[in-house]
Amino acid sequence: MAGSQEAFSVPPLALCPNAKAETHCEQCRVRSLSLCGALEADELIDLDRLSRPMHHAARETIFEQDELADSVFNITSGSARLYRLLPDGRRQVVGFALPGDFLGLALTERNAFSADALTPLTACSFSRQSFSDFLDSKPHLLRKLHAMAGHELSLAQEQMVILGRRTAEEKIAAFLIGLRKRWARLSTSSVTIPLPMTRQDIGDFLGLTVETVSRMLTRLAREKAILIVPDGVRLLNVARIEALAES
Amino acid sequence: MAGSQEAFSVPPLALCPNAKAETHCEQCRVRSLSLCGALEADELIDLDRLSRPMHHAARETIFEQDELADSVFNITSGSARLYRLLPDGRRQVVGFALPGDFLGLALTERNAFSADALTPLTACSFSRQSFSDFLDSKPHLLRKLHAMAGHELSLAQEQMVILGRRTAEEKIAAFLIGLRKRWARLSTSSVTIPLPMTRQDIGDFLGLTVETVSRMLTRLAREKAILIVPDGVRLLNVARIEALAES
DNA sequence: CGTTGGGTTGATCGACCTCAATAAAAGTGG
DNA sequence: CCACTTTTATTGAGGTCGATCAACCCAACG
Repeated sequence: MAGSQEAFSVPPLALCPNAKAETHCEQCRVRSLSLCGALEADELIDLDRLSRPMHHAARETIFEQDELADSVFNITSGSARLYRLLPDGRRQVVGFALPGDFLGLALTERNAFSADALTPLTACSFSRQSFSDFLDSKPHLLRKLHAMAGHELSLAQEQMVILGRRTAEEKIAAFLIGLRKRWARLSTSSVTIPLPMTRQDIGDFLGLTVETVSRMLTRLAREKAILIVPDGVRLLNVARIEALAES
Repeated sequence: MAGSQEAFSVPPLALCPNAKAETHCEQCRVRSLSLCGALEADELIDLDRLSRPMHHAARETIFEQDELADSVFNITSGSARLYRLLPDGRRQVVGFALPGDFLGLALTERNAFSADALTPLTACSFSRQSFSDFLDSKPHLLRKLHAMAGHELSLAQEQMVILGRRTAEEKIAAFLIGLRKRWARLSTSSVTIPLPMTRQDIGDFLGLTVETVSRMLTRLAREKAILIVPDGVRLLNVARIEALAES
């Protein structure tokens, strides 16, 4: 399952020998889609000085729930799952992070959730303190961060609707449509939706068991609404899935 | 059910004849708990100049989902329910607003949800545009607003856990504990938790039907864990409810 | 009063979970 | 490169929690 999925993701930056030069951010393919899109060239150079590029292998933990959040992250390639654990082991995935997403935008002292890489992942990381200080000198960056938090809040509320008021089939459809939209921002809208996460992850995101996720995907595939491919699905009947997702 | 519930709420400000004088905010009993807690006396006077005090009767709509958000609101007394509707009429309550809560903190162009008053409600309302302009001159106020958004995001994620991974009984327990904590910030921690919303509202918040909400409350009452009183519940066995809520 | 909008309780049903088996895929070590 | 193990995905049979349907209670109110 972890084999060729990186083929779908935005490939990591070509490693340039003189990295951290002032050209570093300029080559970043998610810049315009991320927080950094709010910065001018000279500001970008200042921010880049604070950045600590990092890499995680698939399955590695990036940070854990309730830990002190000494860093914040701007994902440049790869994807991650964000989740909370209950004392008895039940797990709720609160979201999936894609390239361009910012982890830690609440700037709280402790992490609200755990995060681990689903694929090899690269990010620009910053000390939370120094990032916060940088924000004080760039009010428009704070505005952008706040706008991103507002967007997250809206997604979280949409997820509440999905969790509280939708059937298993509708949940799967809404999940696929939501993910499709997010991938579309990143790549030239492909009909194939990459699914770097396991069925268990999807279930823990939607409040379903693995078996139900599998059954619903199989049902949609039988109806020729989707085609299940390695590490993803292809939407054959977008209108049908959208109808289910909105209903 | 709609009778004496205001007895629990923070009573409205005594109407002072020369309202909007510079003493207006100074008498506000939620000031230190709300956004305004981040402001100095002189800044408070400036903000107060922008404020338009407003009043809603119980059941009245404050604003509706997808409408242009021309105003933002700082609730000074009373409570409201915040919800999204699905095309087919299903409803998901995304939260309940209490005194000190800020509506519209994402500053988005359109409302992400509908809001209506559960009790008579008073608030300081601001034109979104002028509030946004005011923010530009007060970076520390934006920081506070952002911190509040981060807190909202955390609550939303906690709600995802509740909706996705908890049983009906646990949902009710978690709801009561969460609400207790919020009321405790406002008043001297009373053992009685005011419930200005209907069972239907609670159900639509927790992803349950009215009947199940009623049954679970009755069950907890039979076990002597709670006592159901008009417009609220009294926690008789806090440890029991907390254990259920965290489990 | 009669009406209306909550709230509670009971009987039944079904969507999704649980348990179990199998299949397919992805490492792992020789 | 091939056995072997481990992880992930699928499929089936049966059980259960919460939904649905329905009756009834009660307080508020014109």
